[in-house]
Amino acid sequence: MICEVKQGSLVVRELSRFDLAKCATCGQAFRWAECERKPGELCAFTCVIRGRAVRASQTEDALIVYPCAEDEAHKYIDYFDLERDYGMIEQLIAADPRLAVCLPGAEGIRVFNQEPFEALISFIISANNNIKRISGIVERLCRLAGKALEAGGHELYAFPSPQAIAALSERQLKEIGAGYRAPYILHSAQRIAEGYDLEALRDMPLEAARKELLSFKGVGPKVADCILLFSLGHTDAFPIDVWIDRAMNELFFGSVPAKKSEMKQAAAGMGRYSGIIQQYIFYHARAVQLGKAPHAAQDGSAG
DNA sequence: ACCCAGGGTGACG
DNA sequence: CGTCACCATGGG
Repeated sequence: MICEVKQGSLVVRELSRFDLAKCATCGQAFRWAECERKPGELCAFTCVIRGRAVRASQTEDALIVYPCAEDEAHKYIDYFDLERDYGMIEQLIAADPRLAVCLPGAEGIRVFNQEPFEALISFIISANNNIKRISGIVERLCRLAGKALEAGGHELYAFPSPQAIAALSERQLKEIGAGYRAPYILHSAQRIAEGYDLEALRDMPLEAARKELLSFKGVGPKVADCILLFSLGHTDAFPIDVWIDRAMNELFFGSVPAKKSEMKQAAAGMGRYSGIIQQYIFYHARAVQLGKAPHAAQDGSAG
């Protein structure tokens, strides 16, 4: 991996196993928006990272982030998790016959390191919801209470501060589609605005940090694990949603419905990067619409 | 019309 | 500890 800041852009070369398009659209982060590609670009997106509006694109041999000042590179290196050896993680997956099936389609998936407050609110919104609608609600929340920014001719909005969300009314949140989650969002924003330190959970043992997050209204086991994995560096947090539930039943339990505690135990067996591996499983499960019959039954049984 | 989506809460055993 | 109705909303 070779990083350099050139003409106001961060250019990352010799970066193996990174698929920006997959990472930006797989549902781990909700603020990535596709934008027009320039010649030679495989994909291009805008996003707000660490409070900075950026345009990120990928070519055959490089990841490019614009703008990026000399002293900002570290922010994006951290966000994109560039210093982690995903080759090693993909080897772990390839070496487990139960997991290997996930790899062909999910190569290049990474776990980005989002802002904890943004993850907290975003994943409260994610409950019993779908990725497209979650993205829409988050976007409207940013337009409602976030700071206007600009990157490469695109107008973007920062994720609102805890204070800005805490100042909203429950009605405003329902008007942007938050539904019954509106009071949960308010409660959490108010608590952070009052000084609760999410960053402290980063250096806490997984279970202790998890227990802390469960004290927020609207945060249950799955949402807590998402916040831990996607924003607080807990690579062994293993969120179990409907897709992971189906995938684990099929890959690990012979399609005999297992309890979540049993799935957690199987996840523990994957090691300290089980959460990152979870992201490959999740991507695979969605890509093949696991558990759903496209047209006719093709289960091989009598028919 | 019904079912689903990166589920959680509160009530009740 | 487990189960279960209910919760807003939009798309298939």
